[in-house]
Amino acid sequence: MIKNEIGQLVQAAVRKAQEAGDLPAAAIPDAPIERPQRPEHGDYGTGLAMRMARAAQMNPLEIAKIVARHIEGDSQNGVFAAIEVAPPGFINFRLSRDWLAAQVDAILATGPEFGNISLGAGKKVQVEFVSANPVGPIHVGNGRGLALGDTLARALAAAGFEVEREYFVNDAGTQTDIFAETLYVRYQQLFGREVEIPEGGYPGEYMLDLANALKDELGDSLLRPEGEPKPPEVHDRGVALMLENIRQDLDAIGVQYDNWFSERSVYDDGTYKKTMDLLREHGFVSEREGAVWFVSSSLGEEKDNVLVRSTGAPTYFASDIAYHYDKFVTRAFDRVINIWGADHQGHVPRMKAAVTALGVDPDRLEIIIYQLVTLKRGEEVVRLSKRAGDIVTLRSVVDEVGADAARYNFVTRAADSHMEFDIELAKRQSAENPVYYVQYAHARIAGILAQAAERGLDFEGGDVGLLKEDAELDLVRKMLRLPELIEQIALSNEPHQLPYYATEMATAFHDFYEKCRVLSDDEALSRARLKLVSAAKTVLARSLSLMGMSAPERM
RNA sequence: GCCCCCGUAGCUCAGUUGGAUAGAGCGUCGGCCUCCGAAGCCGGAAGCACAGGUUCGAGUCCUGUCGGGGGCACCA
Repeated sequence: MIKNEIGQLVQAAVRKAQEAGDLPAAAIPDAPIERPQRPEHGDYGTGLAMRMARAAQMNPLEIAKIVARHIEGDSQNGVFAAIEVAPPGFINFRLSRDWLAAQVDAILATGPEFGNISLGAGKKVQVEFVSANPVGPIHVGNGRGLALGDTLARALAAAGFEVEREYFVNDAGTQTDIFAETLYVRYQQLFGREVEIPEGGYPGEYMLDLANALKDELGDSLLRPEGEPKPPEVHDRGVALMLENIRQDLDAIGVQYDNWFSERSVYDDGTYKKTMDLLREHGFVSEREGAVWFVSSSLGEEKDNVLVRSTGAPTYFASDIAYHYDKFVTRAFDRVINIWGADHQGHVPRMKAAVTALGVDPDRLEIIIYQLVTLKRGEEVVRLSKRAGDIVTLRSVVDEVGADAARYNFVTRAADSHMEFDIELAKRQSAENPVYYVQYAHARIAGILAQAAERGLDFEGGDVGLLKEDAELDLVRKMLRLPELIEQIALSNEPHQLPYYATEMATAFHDFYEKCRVLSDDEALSRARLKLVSAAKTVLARSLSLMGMSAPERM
C-alpha cells in the first residue's frame, strides 16, 4: 500500500535528519498519512511537522522543509511527481502520472482479490451479531445489526483475518419458555380447545403458522390432557421451526452464519460449571439473599449482578459469561466482536468486568453498540413490539425494496447515529437509490466490454502509459483507496465507510465516462482504456460484494 | 437523579481519529442525448443546536445549557 510506504519514508527521513543533526533527537510523534481534501495539496500529506514543533522548539515549516529534503535525498524511482511543503507545515506528496497509470496493470494482475491486505494474517476473529431470541421473526430493527455485522465480517476477511460469523441462540431462558407456552396454546386451539394466550405471551400471526406447522408435522401427538403441562417437544420443535424461519429470512438478505451457538449447550457440555468454578476460584462470587452474585463491584462496577436466582435458575448474565469463556478460552479467538443494540448498552460494563474476572484482557472484547432504529411510516412513528404483535418483519422490507437496497440503507449509517427508517420513503426511493448509482456504473462498464468483444477487441497488449487524462488518473486514485479503506474498517470496526467509497468509485467512473471515450478509432488508446475500465469494474464489484450486494452486468 | 448515544443543507446521512476553502443522495432551480447505457453528466440556491474553554489549528476534544433516543431487574 503506497500510503504505508509513504509513512515509512517520512519516518526514515526524520531519523536521517536527526542523525545528520538537522533536527533535535526526540521521539518521532505518530502522524497519520492523510488524503488531503483538495487536489492541489497532492495525493497524500502529513501534519507531522506541526506535531513535532513544540518538542523540537522549531518552526513547523522549517521542520517540514528539512524532512522533505531528506526524503528527496532518497531514490524514489519516479513514484512521486512532487514532494511539497505547505504552510503551516504540511508535507505533501503528489504521485506521478506514470506510476498511477502503471497501477492499472497491477490491479488487473491482482484481480478480484484486489483490496485484500495482510493486517489480520494468522488471527482469528469472531463477529457475533443479531442473535435475536428465537421467539419471533427477524424485524426491521435487526436489519441494522445484520448489515453492520455481515459487512464488517466481510471487511475483516479482506483484511486477512480468519473470520467466523456467529448467531447466539437464546434457547435456555424464560423468553423461549413463554414462546413455547404460547405455541402450545395455539396448537391446542387448532384442536378446538378453548385456551388463552398467557400474560406476556406472543400474539403475533406467525405463532399460528408455527402451530399449524407443528400440527402438519406431528399431528395430535403433542396433545396432553387438558390442564396438564405441555411436553418438552413443543419447546424444542417450536424453537427449531422458528430458527428455520429466521435462517430463511437471513438468507433472503444474503447473510449466512458459520455457527449457530446454543445457549443451552454451555449447560450441557460443562462450560457453565467450569466458568462458575473459575469465577469462584478468582474470588468474584458471593452468596446472599438466597442468590449467587458476581462481585463486579470489586472491579469498579457500581453494583454486583445476580448469577443464580434464589429459585436456582441461572440468569442470562451467567449464561453469557460461560458463553464468553467459550469464545475466549475454548475457541481462543484473538478478537471477539459483539454487535448489540443500544438497549443492551448497560450490559457492556458488566460483561467487560466478567471477562476480566475470567482472566482475559477486556480489550479483546470489542462491543459495537448501534443506536436503535426509529421506524416511520411517513410522519408517523411505528412502535415495534413482539409482545404486542406489532412487528414489521425484515422480510417484508426486503420483499418490498430488494435485498441490495435494504442492506445499503442499513450499512450506510454509522452505528452511533440514530437512524430513521421510513418505510414509505424506502419504497418510494427504491427506484432511485444510491445502490443503483453504483450498480449502474458496473453495468455500464459491462456494456462497454460486451461491445468491445463484438468488435473483436480486448485489452491485450494495452499500454497503460497512454492513460494521461486527469479523469483517467483520478479513477486510478480512487481504486487505490480500497485497500486503505479495508484497513481503516478493520481497525475501527466502522463498515459504514464502504457505501460512501463505492459511491465515490462510481462517481469517478461516470466522470471518466463523460470525458473519455473508451472505444474509438484509436485502437491503442482503446486497449489501454479497456484495461482501465476492466480494473474499475473489478473494484466496483469488490466494493459491492463487500457489502453483500450484487454487481449486475446489465440492469 | 445517574450513565451511554445523537444534534451538520428542506429531508436522510457522511466528514479520513484535531488539519488546509465542510461533502453525498433525495428534493429544488437551470442546462446537456445524430457518438460506448440519460438509472448518467454540468451548474445554482441552501448547513456545523447554543454559550464558553483547550491550541498553531475545533464539526471533531473539555465544561455548561437546550432538544431527541436508549439504559439504570433475581428480563434478555
